[in-house]
Amino acid sequence: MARPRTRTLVYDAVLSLAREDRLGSISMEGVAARAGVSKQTLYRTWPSTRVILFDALLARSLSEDGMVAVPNSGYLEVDLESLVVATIAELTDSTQEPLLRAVTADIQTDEVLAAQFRDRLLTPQLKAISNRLRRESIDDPDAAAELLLGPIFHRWLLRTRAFEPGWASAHVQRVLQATASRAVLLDLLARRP
Amino acid sequence: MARPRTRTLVYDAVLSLAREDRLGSISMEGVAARAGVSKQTLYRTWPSTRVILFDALLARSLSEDGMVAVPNSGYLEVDLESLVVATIAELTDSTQEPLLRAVTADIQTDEVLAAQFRDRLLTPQLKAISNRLRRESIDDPDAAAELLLGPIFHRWLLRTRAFEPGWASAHVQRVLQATASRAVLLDLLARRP
Amino acid sequence: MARPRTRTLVYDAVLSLAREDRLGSISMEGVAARAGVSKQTLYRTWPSTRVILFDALLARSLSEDGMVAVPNSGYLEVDLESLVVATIAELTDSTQEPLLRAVTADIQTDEVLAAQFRDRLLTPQLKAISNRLRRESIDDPDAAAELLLGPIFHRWLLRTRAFEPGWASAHVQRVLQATASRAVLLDLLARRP
Amino acid sequence: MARPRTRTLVYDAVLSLAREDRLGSISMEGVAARAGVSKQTLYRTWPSTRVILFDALLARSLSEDGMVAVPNSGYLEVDLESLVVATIAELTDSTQEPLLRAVTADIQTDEVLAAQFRDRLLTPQLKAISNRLRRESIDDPDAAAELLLGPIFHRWLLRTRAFEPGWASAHVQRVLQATASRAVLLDLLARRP
DNA sequence: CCTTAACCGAGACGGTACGTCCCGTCTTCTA
DNA sequence: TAGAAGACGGGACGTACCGTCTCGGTTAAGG
Repeated sequence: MARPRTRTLVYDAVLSLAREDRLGSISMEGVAARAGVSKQTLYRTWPSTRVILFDALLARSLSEDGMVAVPNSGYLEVDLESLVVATIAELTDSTQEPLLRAVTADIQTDEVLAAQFRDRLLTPQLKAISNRLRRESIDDPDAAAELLLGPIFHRWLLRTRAFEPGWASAHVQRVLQATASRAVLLDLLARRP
Repeated sequence: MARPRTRTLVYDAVLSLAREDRLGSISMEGVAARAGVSKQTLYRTWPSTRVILFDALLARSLSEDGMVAVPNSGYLEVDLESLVVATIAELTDSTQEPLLRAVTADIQTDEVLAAQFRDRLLTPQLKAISNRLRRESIDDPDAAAELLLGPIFHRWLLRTRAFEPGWASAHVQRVLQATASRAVLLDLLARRP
Repeated sequence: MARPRTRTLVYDAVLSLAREDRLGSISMEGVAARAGVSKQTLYRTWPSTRVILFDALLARSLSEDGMVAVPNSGYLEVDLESLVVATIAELTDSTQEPLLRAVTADIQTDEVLAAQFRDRLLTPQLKAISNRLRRESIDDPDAAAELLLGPIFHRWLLRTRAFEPGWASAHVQRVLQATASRAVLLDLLARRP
Repeated sequence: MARPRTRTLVYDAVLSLAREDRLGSISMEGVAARAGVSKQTLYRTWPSTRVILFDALLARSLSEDGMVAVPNSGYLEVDLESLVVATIAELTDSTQEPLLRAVTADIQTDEVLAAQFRDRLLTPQLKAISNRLRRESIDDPDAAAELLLGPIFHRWLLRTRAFEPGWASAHVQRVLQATASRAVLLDLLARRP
């Protein structure tokens, strides 16, 4: 509905506000003022600040290819570890973190937003990982992908602990062992004293 | 600061509101009206609705022993599976879920609340699990505890998938295999054809 | 400026809205929507709803000869009384009254509109009456016309009282006595015991 | 409901705005800003600017005895003429006129306001005049009072003509003649050549 | 038992933001 | 080339809560 020019103004405004303000304090009036746009123009296109923010993030991730890609060097362990490191880096990046936290907070109370977030970002991410795993001798690649991401988000979302150096590597080891097939386990045992 | 009678009224009010209303729509005025208490009385003791809600949850979990306890039957697999099942049950209980989601949403934007939540509820929970694991031949019980809870909360917080029947059991298997020592792995292989 | 077809649509729209809505709630957008005309088309021709309404009333009074004419039967008293009765009827007619009230309200704040209203409707009306009076033995026909209409509008505009039956007749008597010449007064006295 | 201090601030604000602004452009937000009062404080007590304005006028007319009193020197003609002159002066006073016009405009669309205006201001005024007339040999003092005020308001409300010098005196003559009894008419004729 | 201080209800208040309506201007697309 | 369609900046609407601030009444402990 809104013209491209307007969308750009609004996205820039909401992202800059999210960077500097308390996240809960972003208001439609504030966004309108910052964007130099009338409130009605906002409401014609977006029902709430959370949706604006989500759209802005989506637009950015589409344009800049902001998503974390799954590397594919042929060495599974190496690939998974660099994926974990990249994911942690994104989650704790000072410009990204507040935005991502805002959206995940919104997900708790907005099922529509949650569905969009799931379908457009999370499920593709999990699928990309499980596809990478499927090409190796992994019994249940979907479960392995969850096992890989679960503890990362557990720490981040519930703020239980920071990510200590070396953790990524050990974590990948555990995940691979968790879903290793009989053959791989035998191989592992052979290599471990 | 507030008298016990007042606290009870307020906690009951906020919990009943949380059950019926949209969670974001809980307001100090609404709680005051529901509790039959003046706004000033609320503000004397609590700075915001999120703190009231958190206090109310804490008070309840202390009184009713609402926390999920780690069973200790001697059979590790059985114990972990029943723990996972109980955790999932609590997270998806229709009266609990909205409250828990509200608090986890608040955690994203309120670091003080996050610290309290972590210290009073999450860390004890993880410790209880890792203590249970330590008594078995588990290499890294803390990591195992995270591996156990991480995917559960990943599904629940990011709403990626529902918990399908049988998942708990398979998940426990994977977690145990992930952190199994050489001896345990040999045992596992012996039992698996 | 606007094409006749457009004018008709607009006049019909504004008159129908005036009949059904609260008078203050007529808006340019509402008229445009009702008339099936774009807002720009309205603004090209009329600056405000009050002007549209006034134009619509004028157009109607010109076409339907909606104005109250001064009867001329030769019997002054009879003529004046039927004029008064007709005027009261117009002012209190349920389809006319709201429109007339809207315009008179506008007159209080819009001097341009007041001038048009005066020149096109009120002054001709007063002139018609005083011309009728001038043909009789009336000292000051302009004053008499004002004396005739003044109390009618005083009751109607300030809503002081309803018009009770028989009032018109007595009122005409008083007005005639008020402006009677010496000769007429003598005649009156001769006829009154 | 509002505290006296607040009422004073609000009345002063609305009266000062009415003096300087276009009358139709008085808004709740404008009054609140000028009074240094929050919008909610206004709405808690008054439903609209028209009611604020009316209350402010009432408060002023009560405190300053702003109403036009009927003089009582014993000489009826003299008294009525000075009453007419005073009334005209009030209606055309540059600080009063916009306020009075605003209220009379509102009366056209607000029947509740009209009733209050009638009962608190207009009817007492008419009664005061007719009481003064009743003490003389006037047949129908109520009708005479209407005959006296009607043309004044006709000119003022419909803006038909300005009040020319000498008109007040001639108008009083006509009104007295209009409702004069036989005895008074004889007296009048005797005094007029 | 009485006082005296903490606690409480009630609610007016200045303020921010909400989401809506309408203003008057402007551009774009269609007939 | 006129006109519908409608996006746009702007102002005001009336409402919901915010957090602060008196102002009287209760209540419960300590003298």
